[in-house]
Amino acid sequence: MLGISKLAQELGLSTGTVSRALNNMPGVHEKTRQRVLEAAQRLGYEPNQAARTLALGQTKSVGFMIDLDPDTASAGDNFFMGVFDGVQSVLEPEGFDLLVLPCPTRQDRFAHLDRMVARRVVDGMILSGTEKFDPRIDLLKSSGMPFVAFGRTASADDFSWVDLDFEGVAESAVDRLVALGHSRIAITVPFGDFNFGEVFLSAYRKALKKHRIGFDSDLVFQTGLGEEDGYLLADALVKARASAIVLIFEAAAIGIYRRLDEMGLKPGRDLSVIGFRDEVSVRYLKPRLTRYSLSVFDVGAALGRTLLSQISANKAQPGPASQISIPLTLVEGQSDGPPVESAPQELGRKARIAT
Amino acid sequence: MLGISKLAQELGLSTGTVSRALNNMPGVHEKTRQRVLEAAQRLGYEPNQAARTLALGQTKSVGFMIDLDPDTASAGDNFFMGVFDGVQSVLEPEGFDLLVLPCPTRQDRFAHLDRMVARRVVDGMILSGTEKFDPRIDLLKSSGMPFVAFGRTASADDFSWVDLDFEGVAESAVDRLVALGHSRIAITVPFGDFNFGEVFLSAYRKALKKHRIGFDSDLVFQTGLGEEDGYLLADALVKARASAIVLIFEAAAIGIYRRLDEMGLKPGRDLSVIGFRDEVSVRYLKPRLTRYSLSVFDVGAALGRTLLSQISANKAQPGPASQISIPLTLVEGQSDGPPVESAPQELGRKARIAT
DNA sequence: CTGAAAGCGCTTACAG
DNA sequence: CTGAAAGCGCTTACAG
Repeated sequence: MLGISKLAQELGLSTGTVSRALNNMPGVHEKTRQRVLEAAQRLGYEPNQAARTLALGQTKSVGFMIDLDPDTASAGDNFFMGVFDGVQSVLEPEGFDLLVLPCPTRQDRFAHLDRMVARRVVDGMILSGTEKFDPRIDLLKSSGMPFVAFGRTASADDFSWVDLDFEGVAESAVDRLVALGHSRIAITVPFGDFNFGEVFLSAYRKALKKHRIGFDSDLVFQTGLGEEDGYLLADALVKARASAIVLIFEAAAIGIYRRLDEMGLKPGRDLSVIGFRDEVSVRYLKPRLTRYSLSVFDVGAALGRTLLSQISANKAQPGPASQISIPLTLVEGQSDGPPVESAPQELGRKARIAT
Repeated sequence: MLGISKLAQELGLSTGTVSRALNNMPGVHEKTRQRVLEAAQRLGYEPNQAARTLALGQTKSVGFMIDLDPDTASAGDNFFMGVFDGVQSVLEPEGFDLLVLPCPTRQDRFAHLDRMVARRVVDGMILSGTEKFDPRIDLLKSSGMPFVAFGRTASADDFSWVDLDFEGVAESAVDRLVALGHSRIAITVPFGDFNFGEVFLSAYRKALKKHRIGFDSDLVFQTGLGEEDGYLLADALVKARASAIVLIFEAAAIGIYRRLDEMGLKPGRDLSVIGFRDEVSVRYLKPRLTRYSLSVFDVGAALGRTLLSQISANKAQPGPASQISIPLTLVEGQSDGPPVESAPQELGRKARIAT
């Protein structure tokens, strides 16, 4: 409402001086600065963003693109809320605002991003839900807009990203299960072409190889992030005579527990289950789920810091790519143990005949 | 990158004509318009948002403020993702963008909003997590910025809102439980001063009164939206000799089920449980949870429509307030049934002594 | 230390 | 139908 010219007029000063005072520029008499600050405060003056952006050439805000598509893996639960919080924590001190840009459908991701980039509504972009082949990365690279991706992609390498250490989790889980005596270790991967699905799977294969266990594609299952996926998965696991399962989405554990219970089987005894994130919804399962903990806040903070340094780097030359893998730490539960020889296999055979 | 002047130069036209052609203004030769459109497309021209906003006086985007504070009721699960989707569905055809503005901590809500409003980064605002006394409503009202609140407040009435029909759910649940023979009907309300907590509680009291059942404050419990809240709640319910519970956050049902199971009790037999939303996480509970279904997409669409009409209304005079209560429909499960006389009471006494 | 003025990239009366 | 010019509300060299 109240513009800088009105404010200047009120003070009997030029807009230039007022602007300099407000922005803590040098070369303003301290007394004048105080008068200006006081008046601005009293009159509730706030600079118009659009005018400021136009003059400065920067918006002082960054975008965070998320997918709304419910059946994709990237959305869901409170995960992103925690990440946003972390991003904000580093943005705010620098005077940057965070604008979350939800993209309605998976199909429009590229076009939506393209539009946002071209219109310059933000100074930098955080991408999420990266896919194995992700043209958005190339779009961003050629646009010259600073960005950081939450997740890697196989289609490019020289860009900044922050990602979870999926390899570490896969290897740790397999190591642990092998040490317990398992060899029929199943794994879940997400639907879609998310890059982390590929990463998780290949780390799993590599770990198996390390232990000289053959890879069996019948032990790889695609799941979504709902509990119901686990419920259905339990039957498939029994059928496939798996003695252990490593989950990419921990919520499935709830469904697995429920279905096992119905079958008269027990997690940790008849089937070893290792979850992924230490999310609140799986924290109260009994027996306690073996899983990995992670600070989503830290993920957000890493994203924010990386983007900010990208933005402040020489505009002509994008800064060196920063690539951060966030480690997860094991939280031991009782959902994994030595394999039983008989029970699951027999049930498995029965189930097989039944189908 | 590419400005309108460059584009105009390229075409041998003035920026005015190019602008008119691009914005489908009348008074441009069709042939010229085609030439302009073609060139813009070919050269990848997109108007600079800041300049456009400054000239037009509108941003063509709306904000949706959400709280990130994890222990508040408003955040959480996929609820908001669905709402955003609904909002976008009505915004997009009108050329508006949705900017989600996450507010780091509960304390800063007012200041954050104040700043966003004063800087005019959006043309309209959607508020969420309204509290019983909510100064943000007054701020928005006096600012003149069009807005709609997702949730009512007790501190103001003449403004537009969209809210869930909490009254309807409370009454329906109590009616149902009374019909089954219950009289010790407990209820949960959210932590904090959310307006819907108050609304839910008073509708519950009103329903009890209708059935001539006395109100017992020992049967009112505050919970968060985690399952663990339900787990702890189960003990409290037994102790309070409640024979039924009406939940404001359905996830608690999962914890209740688990804890009841540990106590050798059964939902629907020893304790009747009625959940709130038909959320995916409770959809697979056994016995099936009695709950209420709701389209979050529709909620978002209602919010978007309301805000858009507020924005397009005469700027001098804010349009008439539109107040929409979204009904929920009962999904019958087997988690509620006639009360048992003995079992829970006895256990309750024992527990009481034990404490 | 302060002011007058140009400029950021658009849109839109106003002429022609 | 098209162009020249003013204006949106800021910031920032450039004078003084």
